[in-house]
Amino acid sequence: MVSLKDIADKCSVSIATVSKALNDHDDIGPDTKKNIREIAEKLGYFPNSSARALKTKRTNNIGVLFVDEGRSGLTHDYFARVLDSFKRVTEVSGYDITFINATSQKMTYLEHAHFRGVDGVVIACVDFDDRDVIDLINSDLPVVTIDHVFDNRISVVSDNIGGMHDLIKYVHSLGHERIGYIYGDDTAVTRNRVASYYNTLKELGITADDSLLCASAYRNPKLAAKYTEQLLAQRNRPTCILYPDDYSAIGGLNAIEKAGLSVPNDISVAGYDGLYVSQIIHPKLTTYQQNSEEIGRIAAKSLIRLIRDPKSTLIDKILVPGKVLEGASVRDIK
Amino acid sequence: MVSLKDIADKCSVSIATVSKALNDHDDIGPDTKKNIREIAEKLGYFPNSSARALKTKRTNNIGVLFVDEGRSGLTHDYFARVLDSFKRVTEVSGYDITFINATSQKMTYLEHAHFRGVDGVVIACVDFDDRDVIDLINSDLPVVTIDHVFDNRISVVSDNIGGMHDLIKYVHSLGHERIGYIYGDDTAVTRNRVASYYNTLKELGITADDSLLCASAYRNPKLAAKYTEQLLAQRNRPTCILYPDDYSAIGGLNAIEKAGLSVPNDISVAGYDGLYVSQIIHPKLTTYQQNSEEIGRIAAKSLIRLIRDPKSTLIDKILVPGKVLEGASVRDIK
DNA sequence: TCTCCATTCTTAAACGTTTAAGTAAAAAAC
DNA sequence: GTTTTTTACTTAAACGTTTAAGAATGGAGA
Repeated sequence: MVSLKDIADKCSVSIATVSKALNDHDDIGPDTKKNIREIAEKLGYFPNSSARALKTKRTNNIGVLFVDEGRSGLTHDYFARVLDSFKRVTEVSGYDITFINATSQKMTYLEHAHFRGVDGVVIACVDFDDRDVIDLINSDLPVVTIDHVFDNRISVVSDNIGGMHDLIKYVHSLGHERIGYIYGDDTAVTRNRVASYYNTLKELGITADDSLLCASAYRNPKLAAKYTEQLLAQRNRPTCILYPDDYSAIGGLNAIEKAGLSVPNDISVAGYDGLYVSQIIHPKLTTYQQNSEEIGRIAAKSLIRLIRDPKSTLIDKILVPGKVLEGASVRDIK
Repeated sequence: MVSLKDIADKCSVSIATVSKALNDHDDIGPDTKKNIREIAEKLGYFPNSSARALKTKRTNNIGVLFVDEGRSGLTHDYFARVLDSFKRVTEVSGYDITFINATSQKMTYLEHAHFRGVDGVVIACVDFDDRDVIDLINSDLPVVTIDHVFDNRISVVSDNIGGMHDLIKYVHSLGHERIGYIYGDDTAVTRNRVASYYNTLKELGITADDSLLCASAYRNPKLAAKYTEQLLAQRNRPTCILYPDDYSAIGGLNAIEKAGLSVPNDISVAGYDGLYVSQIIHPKLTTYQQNSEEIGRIAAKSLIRLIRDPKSTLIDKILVPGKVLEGASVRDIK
């Protein structure tokens, strides 16, 4: 590997001069600068990030902690989409990402982050009560959290309250009043959505009927199907069922079909997430699409700004709205 | 951050002694060792990976280059699954992963890999003819390629030839002889699959009818639907259509339904990939499931062995078979 | 008693950078 | 023409580690 020394030798200048020339310091003459840069280019020089990190204490690496309910990691659609857009933004700014994990060498998350010397961390997590997660959040590192709010930390959250609100209002606008809701695992996200369900119904002047709610799980079509059957079996069954995610909604679709009913003719269905697949199946799913790209993008930009300019970056709580995708799974029954 | 120096001061020994004690060298007395380790633990010491990397030339970082047809990155189901299992294996061995990308600071892939000093690289790529990719593959770095074979490099490949073979034989065993095939973008993978299509038909004594083949694209249900319509419009239409992936198959399902036909009663359909979603939709898709977990796992283990013990690691081409998932989308027409 | 060796530690250099501080020469100021 | 300032460089230390080589100590062997 070609180092500063090689260039210095070739140009008959000191290593410091080369370093400063390449970093465009202004105490290097224009001719020298030009010459050094040409030679560097010719020799195929690239800095050694470890050496640079050691000296500057900045690695240009961002730690990523993503843990979902099912430990599905990168195969979790929502997280994958958030992370993908996050990564695209950080990359153009010269940051690489490093996954923070606790499995390696029995380090805690924070230890791992320190070990790798990441300049900042983004955290999207199912369990923000985890001691290790809290330690990381309360560390001296720049932190941005996703889908969870902490005091004195920047957070980017998908608007779950607004999402449920919009979705229910949309469904209601098509005449639905008995709206079932099969919801996901007990997390902050879920609690917000359920609360929003109650509040929106109240706002619409509808008395919530608890027999229309079922605690299910995320991304579990089987379970969703089971609860769908239960809802269908009720004497006064809902005209529309909401699901915690699109996969669950597909499970619901299957259960309904199995019961000899048709969506949306006999009963309506709405998902949540707006996954790619929800828009290519038949009937096309009516769902609430979280703006995962925007969430990832904002998280990345906020974190980078926080890293580069901690003083002037204000601690925002950024709410990212999504939008109702009008599919064909909710019928107008007015 | 606590460094070796802090421990050395506290223990009244030299820095070298601390380093050697923690790395379990055998020229340090047992008592000293014990004491140093206790203090290190108490102080919460963790090594600085940059400093270590600078000295040892090993970063315990593995470069990952994943580029798919649509630049979908982490949202590509197959790659995400491969990568996820890859990552799980590398993590327990103490390796983190770094995404190799060319966007950052106009570096080539190889330059980026050198910049970060990765110990090895895994490459899964759509375009193995790309100059930058070739440079990376021919570099001095330990390399494992996925789904593409290179001379003198370890490769792990999904058995596309066997996959198509098994899938077609299965379909044929249910009585299908006119088998349509809508295939993906022109890549090595596709060429293998198409070749296998021809060979398997020949093996079964069926004369291939080129009017049953359409060049489509991967993960493009719209396009797949269009070609499906074309196939359906033929006077002597196929009894079964194969698709390049499950998403495309879903597009096919929709086109067939739109044409007033039913799967599998009027026509059969088979996908490829075995995505989660293919098994929860209705009708459950008959598809060939690539063993992406196994591919990622083997790639990781091979690469780590190659990094740690280059001499004794033999340059394998590992073929990873998948399996036919019998869904309900291919009917027995015997 | 002297030599030799093993054990256990220290010294010091090195990895490739960055950067504060120093210096020499040229330019500007008077 | 001397002093001051500016320009353009160099020196040297530092970041936190690893490791080859050296050194001090004590015990064994003769």
